[in-house]
Amino acid sequence: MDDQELINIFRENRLKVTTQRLAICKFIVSRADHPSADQIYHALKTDYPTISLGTIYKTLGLLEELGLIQKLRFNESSIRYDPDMELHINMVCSKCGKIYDYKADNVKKMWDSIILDLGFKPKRQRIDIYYECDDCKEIES
Amino acid sequence: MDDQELINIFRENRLKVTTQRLAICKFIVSRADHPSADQIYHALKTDYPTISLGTIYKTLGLLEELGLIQKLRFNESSIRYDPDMELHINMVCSKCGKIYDYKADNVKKMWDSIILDLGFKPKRQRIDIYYECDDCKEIES
DNA sequence: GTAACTGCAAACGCTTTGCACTCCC
DNA sequence: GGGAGTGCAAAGCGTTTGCAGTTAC
Repeated sequence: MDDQELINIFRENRLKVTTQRLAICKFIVSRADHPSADQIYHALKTDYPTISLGTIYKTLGLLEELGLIQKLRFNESSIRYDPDMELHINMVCSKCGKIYDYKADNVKKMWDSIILDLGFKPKRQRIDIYYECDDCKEIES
Repeated sequence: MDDQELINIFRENRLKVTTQRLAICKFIVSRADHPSADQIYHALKTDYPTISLGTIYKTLGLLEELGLIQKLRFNESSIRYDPDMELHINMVCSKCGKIYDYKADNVKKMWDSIILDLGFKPKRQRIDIYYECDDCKEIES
């Protein structure tokens, strides 16, 4: 998603296009590891020294309302923000908390057959797999 | 799970068998709707007027360590406690937050084939489906 | 010009922690 | 009798809220 596309979405929803908003959106959309508000804050502080956590939370809330991202709570205390709204599996390392998305045709096929059995189309779904990532395995050995 | 079974588990792990602990365990194990700590607290206060939230949190933490229950964070602020450790789908009403477990052969079959594709056995998994329950639909109409 | 947005700080809500008292074993 | 467990209250921590000052349009 490029700048112009984001700007259009804002304008369509009568939201003002501010430097902070653009920066936060571009950052979250570009990341596949579902950062927390605090991680976003620290990542942007260098380029935008006056940015505040409050603004980040407000912007993330907005993006969720617009249906561009979803909030995910894992077992850690903070909320993670996921810009992928399509069907996928969240691969979560139970040691370090690292997350990446797993997307495959068979997941889609399996899911369709479950939905068929259920008898209705759910609004949304969430699939997590907890495992130990390679980095954490290495540290152990 | 009956009292004796729970008592045995406690003894095996060198944990003392207290009235509160038994009550909390029996309650959570008997419920399929994944209550929060506060819901457990209010449900038990009538029969055990001196019970405290602190004890409930400590006991739930213990049960998680023993592998008897799992903590689940949904998009609401509080943690829900799920006594079902086997593969199942959490059916979550996105309006009222009500939860029940959906267990079916096809889910197991689907999951096995995804695991096969992944190439390793995950430690744990979580599958949620968000929908609108009948009660909430009725209120709307 | 003005309504929306930002940044700051205070408030909030759930969970965890510390400690003196109590009770199981 | 001694150590683990309970209950209470305080602390902790991520998130939300309120508000005065600022900025997009």
